[in-house]
Amino acid sequence: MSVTLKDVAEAARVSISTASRALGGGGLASERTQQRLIRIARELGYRPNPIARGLKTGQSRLVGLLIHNLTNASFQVIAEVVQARLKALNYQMLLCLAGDDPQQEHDTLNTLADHRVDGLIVVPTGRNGAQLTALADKLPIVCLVRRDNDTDLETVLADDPQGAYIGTRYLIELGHQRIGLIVGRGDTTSGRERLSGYVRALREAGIPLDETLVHAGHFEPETGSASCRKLLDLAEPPSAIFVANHEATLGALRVTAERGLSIPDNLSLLCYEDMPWFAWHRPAISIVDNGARDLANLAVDRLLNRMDAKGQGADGVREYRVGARLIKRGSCKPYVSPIRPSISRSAAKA
Amino acid sequence: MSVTLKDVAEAARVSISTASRALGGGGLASERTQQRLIRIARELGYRPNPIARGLKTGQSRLVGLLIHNLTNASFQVIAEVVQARLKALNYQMLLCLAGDDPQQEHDTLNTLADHRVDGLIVVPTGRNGAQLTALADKLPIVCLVRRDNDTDLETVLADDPQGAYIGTRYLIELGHQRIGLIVGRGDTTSGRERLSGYVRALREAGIPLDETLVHAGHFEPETGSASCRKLLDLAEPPSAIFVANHEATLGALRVTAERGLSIPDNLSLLCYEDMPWFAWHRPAISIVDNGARDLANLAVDRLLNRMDAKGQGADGVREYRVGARLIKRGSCKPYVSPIRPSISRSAAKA
DNA sequence: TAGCGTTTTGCAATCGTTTCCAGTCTATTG
DNA sequence: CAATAGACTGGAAACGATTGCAAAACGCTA
Repeated sequence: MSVTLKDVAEAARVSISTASRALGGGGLASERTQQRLIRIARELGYRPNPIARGLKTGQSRLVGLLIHNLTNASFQVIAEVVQARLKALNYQMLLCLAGDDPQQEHDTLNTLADHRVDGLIVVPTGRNGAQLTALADKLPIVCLVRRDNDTDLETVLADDPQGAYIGTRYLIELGHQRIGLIVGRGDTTSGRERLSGYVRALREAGIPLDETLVHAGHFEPETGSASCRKLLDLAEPPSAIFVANHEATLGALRVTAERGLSIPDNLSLLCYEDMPWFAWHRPAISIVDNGARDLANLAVDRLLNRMDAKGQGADGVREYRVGARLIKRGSCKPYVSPIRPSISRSAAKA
Repeated sequence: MSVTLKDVAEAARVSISTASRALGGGGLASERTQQRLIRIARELGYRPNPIARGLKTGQSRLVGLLIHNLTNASFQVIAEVVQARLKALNYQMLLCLAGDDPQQEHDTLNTLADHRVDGLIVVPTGRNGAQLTALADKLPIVCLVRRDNDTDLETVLADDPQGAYIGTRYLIELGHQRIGLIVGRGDTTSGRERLSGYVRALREAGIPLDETLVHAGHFEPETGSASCRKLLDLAEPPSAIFVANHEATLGALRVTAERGLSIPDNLSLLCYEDMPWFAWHRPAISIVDNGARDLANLAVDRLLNRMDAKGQGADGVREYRVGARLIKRGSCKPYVSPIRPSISRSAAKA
């Protein structure tokens, strides 16, 4: 089929081992033969077979990235960054999508292990802790965005408590008192942490927590629409909604559009995690940016670090946080007390 | 390290070859030993090593997907579909992003070949035809979305001439005569074909082609903003714009927002290729849907077909087209002749 | 029970590398 | 000039599977 090391060795009239050493670098061959073999290899168009090499060395030059989907904007960014960084180092990315489903995650982890990936970045569901722990004995693993509580793995997280805090505080500073929160499930790191940030900001401002204003649900647009409807149907609806569940954003947006609510005049809207089109939307949507790009970069850094360290014992397992930033655009504005319909109508007539 | 076939064989007190045959299925071992070995393998937690297998068989159970990026919504869908379909068949997807750059594409193709992928789906830049042709001798390749004119590969394309045609005709039927077109570069299949569909619709309607209304450019938001500005600055600006360059959509949207144009009242806007948020945007954006999901599915079908056929000679290389559909939402409306500013002002005063 | 055909099994080669272990060659030193 | 260290090189054994070939075991029939 293709040119093998043997062909190169024969062409150069040396043994296979010499050829291997010359091309493998490391100065294990004399300068002269090395140059000669590199030349011959190039002439012949030799390309080492990573499978054969992998069999011998146990390395595949493959790195797994296991995420939930590619719909979530943060995951897109993460996938792009990871693949770009790895390619530069001559690794290939094995992208796996397991849709936040423990069973799929389990299977995928097995497959990844089978393929002898040299490293793994995973957004864990949190239900396969034991498997992850076992896997971590064999290869470097970095958890991203979510922590798996059953494991003790290096983890890169967004600073969700802080992000939700600064977002909520921003709304409070604008004068909002009744702030609706649409957030992720309580059994996820981000769900819990964002809720905690919201609660803390409220508490610090001396605003009592109103349970009816908080909706936690699945990471789906439907969550957003359902929650948004319930919030707006409240006897005393919120003047601002903080959609801290990224996937729910579309749903929330749909409902406000359906009801003809003008944002930010009738309702202030603050979302979490940027999407490219948020900036072009009318009004441009203000967000708490979780720093997906930096998260991915840091995860890659940590992974490479571990891969280089190459199993140097039970080294310090750390947790990293990437801070969130508030990006003010046009979807939030200072609170104005609502004018009652009757008054409003007469005012308009005046 | 892990459990190998040898371990299983020893535990079962048979030779390695027997173990291999028993586990490999195909009835090459007696029913009894087969059952026994399957049981023992399971008990031991044996998982075959795909690398070793790959070395012998030349198969990797890896399939490459080479696309430009993950920002483009169609590519997201394609990546999700391909990975889901492949996983179900126990293949892994090697996702590569080459950003429409011939050099990166070239390198990536090499790497993919090195890793002995069993098949490849590629959105070609069109500049590495020779390499693709050479590669096609060794493994099944399906081109997607773009054709590489220098090759003769199985290709799955969107029906862009038709898509652009129905889109343009829709606008014409709404009464628009001056229709701006923002389209992709002329050296891409989609760029040329969408332009041709636009031209045909115009011709059939007896509307002369006005070159100043057509802008072809790179697949970037900037193209959209620059082109949109030029169109709107025309002495006689278009009453509708057809953004047939997906990436340019955001740019066009930004400009219309900047200028405070109300869509569809001041301008009808029709875009190409759906994005999830188009439906939630205000107004919801009408589009020509290129059928990304079906494109991906068909590409996978064709690839699997070729992989099964396993080099059955120079079998019929076909080109497939997936038809486009018009999805009417709220961003286009019937043409009304513009009221001159002076008249408008006096009319308002009246 | 011998002879024959059919399963079923084991041996060993192979895939393309890497790497250990000796062996060869050169150069240096006493 | 002989001895010896050091640098290079070649042979061969891995890595973990698959697979052609031949031997063994089996079931039949005569």
